[in-house]
Amino acid sequence: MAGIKHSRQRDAIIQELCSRTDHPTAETLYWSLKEDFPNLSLGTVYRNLGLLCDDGSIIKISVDGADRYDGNANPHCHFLCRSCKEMSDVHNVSPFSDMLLASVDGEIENYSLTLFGVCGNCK
Amino acid sequence: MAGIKHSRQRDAIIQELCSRTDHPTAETLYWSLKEDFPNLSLGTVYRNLGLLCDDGSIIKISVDGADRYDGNANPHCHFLCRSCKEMSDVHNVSPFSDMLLASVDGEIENYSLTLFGVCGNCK
DNA sequence: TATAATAATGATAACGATTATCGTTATTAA
DNA sequence: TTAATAACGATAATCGTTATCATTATTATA
Repeated sequence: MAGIKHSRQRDAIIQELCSRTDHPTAETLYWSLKEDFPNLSLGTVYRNLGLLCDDGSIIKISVDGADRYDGNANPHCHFLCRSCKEMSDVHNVSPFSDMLLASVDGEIENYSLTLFGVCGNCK
Repeated sequence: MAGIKHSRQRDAIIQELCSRTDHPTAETLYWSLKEDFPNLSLGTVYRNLGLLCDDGSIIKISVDGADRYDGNANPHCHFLCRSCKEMSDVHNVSPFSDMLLASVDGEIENYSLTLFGVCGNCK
């Protein structure tokens, strides 16, 4: 088995990301992991998040400002509250109307869907 | 009438952006406008695109890499071909399923929806 | 039409997020 | 246990974007 090795840091990054639902940035993750890994480097966090995105086991969400990451790689939608800035998941839903699917010339392999608004808590 | 003045550069930026459908980055726009405005500054392009986004007359699309801009501010979806990298519009369509709309706790004010795949030309 | 006020410009420095480099360390297979 | 090398931490470099500031262009008014 060649090419890839285990590392305590990578395992911790995966575990931390998958244990939370707030779609953290690389830096948020970095500070959380600092407790257990005092000499963790931010570059290590970015490097591993990149690798994990490449092999499809996590997702990068490009938004205004710093990118967020999601440990749930199954296709799903996000809702970003403009009041509390929380990004939550919208699970178990077929997101698209038949109308949309019919109007696309090409095969949809993936998507990025973020809804903006005010969440139930803030309203 | 206070606060805002016209400028030849701003008018040209709007016109150039609205005349194309390829969702250019600030830099792409900058090089296109260089022909007519040899001493145009990239900062001027960014400054004006920011102002236009703020007043809602254009849209910024956050994607991997540099942000893209869209002169069509009406809510609509985008399709990004992973082969030719062209970003096209998906017009005149109610994008979301009833299921999705029902499952969101909060009011949807806006959205960003990009579909990824291979377009009809490339397939 | 000239003038005064000031918004917008161009040039460039500064910034924040991310990636690359490189010498050292940890993991793995033999 | 050792040898090979992937991954690390520290940090420099890069990229996209924003801020600064002296100069220029636009606008309202005299």
